[in-house]
Amino acid sequence: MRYPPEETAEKHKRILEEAARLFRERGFSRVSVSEIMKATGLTHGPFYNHFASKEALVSEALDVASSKNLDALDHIAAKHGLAGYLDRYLSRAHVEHAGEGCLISALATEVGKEPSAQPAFTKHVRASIDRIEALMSGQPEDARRAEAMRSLSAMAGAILLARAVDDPALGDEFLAAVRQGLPD
Amino acid sequence: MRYPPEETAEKHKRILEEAARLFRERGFSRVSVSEIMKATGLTHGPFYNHFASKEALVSEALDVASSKNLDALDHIAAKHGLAGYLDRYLSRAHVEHAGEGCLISALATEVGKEPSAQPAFTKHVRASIDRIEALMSGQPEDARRAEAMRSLSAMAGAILLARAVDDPALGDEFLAAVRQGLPD
DNA sequence: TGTACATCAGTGAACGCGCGTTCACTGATGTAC
DNA sequence: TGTACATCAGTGAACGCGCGTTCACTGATGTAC
Repeated sequence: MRYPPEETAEKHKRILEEAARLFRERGFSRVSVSEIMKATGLTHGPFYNHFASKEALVSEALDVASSKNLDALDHIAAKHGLAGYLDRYLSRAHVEHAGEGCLISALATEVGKEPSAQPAFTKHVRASIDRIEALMSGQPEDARRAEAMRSLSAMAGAILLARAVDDPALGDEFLAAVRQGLPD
Repeated sequence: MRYPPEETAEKHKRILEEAARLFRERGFSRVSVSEIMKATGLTHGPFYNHFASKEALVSEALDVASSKNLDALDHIAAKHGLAGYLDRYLSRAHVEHAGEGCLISALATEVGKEPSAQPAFTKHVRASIDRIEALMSGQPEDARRAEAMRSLSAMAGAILLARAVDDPALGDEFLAAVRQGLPD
């Protein structure tokens, strides 16, 4: 059945958004093409009218997740500053809602094993460093980039660890310890 | 065919060691039972003479990897101090040889999605915090635990990021930035 | 403007594949007598 | 000490399952005349 072009474009966008959410929630390999299509209200067949392969979707979905992450960073930083962003990043809500959270902490491990996903991921990492670096007004200029990379490593590590341990109190301790080492 | 008990025990141990290596290298879901058995020189059938399920192997293999990690930490710290351990942890060799490296940076993401693996992982995280805390003689005592957790987060995050980006120079920058923020 | 036809995003059955797991069978080792 | 038998870690074919992907078909929309 043929559909109006706007409807097709809308479906394409929804596949990408559901994929960006589900991939962050559970990882590439734990989410099937069928599941993504079901989440957008379709059967699995027409997936290949929209994307060449699951691999191609992964790459495009990373770009979508990256945009959402960076928009959120910009928006929160403008309203609450770097400190406000760090508070939200290092929160239990972020630990428990990976689907809407940071793609670095959610997908870095899997990206390391999927070369086709690395360009989109690397682009996001560079953009994140730049954003955080720009917000570090308290630091001497020549130390900002290293400080931004150090912060990003610690932030992603804390979320990762908080999600992996089976004791929420220990997880919260990681969040608090890392938060304490970053600017107020 | 029946085999002498020592031979069976030896094979059991080798399955665990190959699993601990392969899981760290590629993650639980990317390594099949057949592959682990083949790496120990057997067919996949007898796996179930040794373990109740793949899930059970995952948990035992985490314990084996944990022991190896902690032994290495103790050994290097005794010989070269905390600084020597940090140098080795934040090295390109560690980035490129996940199979013999830190299980936290290799498997934290997957553990977060596999509840049966969380107890063994959490035990390892606690033991790692204790070890690193004990080595932080330069810090005031009441700040050591938080500092150890902060260090562990940044270390795991740096390895994770260095493995995920497609530019080794950027990866090395993460290693150096994090190393620079930790004790010499 | 009305009709005939091409288009193409859907549907849903089917494919080959690798996975975790099971099972009937084998045969050297250990044990009973 | 020698023989008969039980044991059990192997072998390798087979299972059911879910996966990514393909394909013949459908039918409303857009286009040509």
